[in-house]
Amino acid sequence: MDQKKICPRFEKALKILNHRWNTLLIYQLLDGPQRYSTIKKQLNISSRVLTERLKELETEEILLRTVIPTTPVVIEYELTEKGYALAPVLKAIEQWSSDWVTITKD
Amino acid sequence: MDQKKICPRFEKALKILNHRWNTLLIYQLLDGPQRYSTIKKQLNISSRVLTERLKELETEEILLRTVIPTTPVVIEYELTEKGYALAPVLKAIEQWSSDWVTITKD
DNA sequence: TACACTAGGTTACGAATTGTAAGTTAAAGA
DNA sequence: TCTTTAACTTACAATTCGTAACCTAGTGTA
Repeated sequence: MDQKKICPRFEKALKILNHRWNTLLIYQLLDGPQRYSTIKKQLNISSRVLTERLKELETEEILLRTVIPTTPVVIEYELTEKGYALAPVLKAIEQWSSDWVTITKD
Repeated sequence: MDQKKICPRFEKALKILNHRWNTLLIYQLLDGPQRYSTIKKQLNISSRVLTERLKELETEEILLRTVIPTTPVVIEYELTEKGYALAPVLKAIEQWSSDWVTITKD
């Protein structure tokens, strides 16, 4: 009848983090600022989706986009303080995966 | 050229956790065993997807499905030890969301 | 005997999201 | 003028998701 409601901020966090690629993208950027093309190669993600996700995370102020006016132009993406604050979440997932996840070949 | 490869176990963890609904589902079950219909109401998820995700998490041994032979039959889902081990991940997300997430109305 | 009720699903199908591959843009070097 | 490069866009096909209707036992009711 009366459903215990989930905190909207927690829900929003999950919405961001569970959006395909986002967590991996943040994980990748924990190593420091990186260029569009570097991220693309590392994650093996399509440019269409990568651009979309980078914009989403920029809007959420999890990362910052910097234009470096070389030629051709280079764009660097880096985590904001809010973004780096996600490190403990990623650490917890890493811990869990090393404790419990097994890889099965099929 | 040579991309620093991401640990396959970590990748698998992300694959499971980032699959839409899964994290919320696990969060919900941290409160203890729950029936199919209860989960459905709480999360406001469609039965098609709920069934699919419960099967996935059961396959991953994150949760356990128990048939209670009443009439009509009742099914209870509960986290396994592997499932409960995800609590720190959820706690970390909760912490981050309370520290950093703001809700914007649009 | 027939009918309805209930929990936990399945099924069909349209809508939304994702991946793929090709094209765009602007500056500079050949 | 033509080519190259980084960082995107665009068009479109393949997946995945949400919605609503339907299915299946095992009762209880008429």
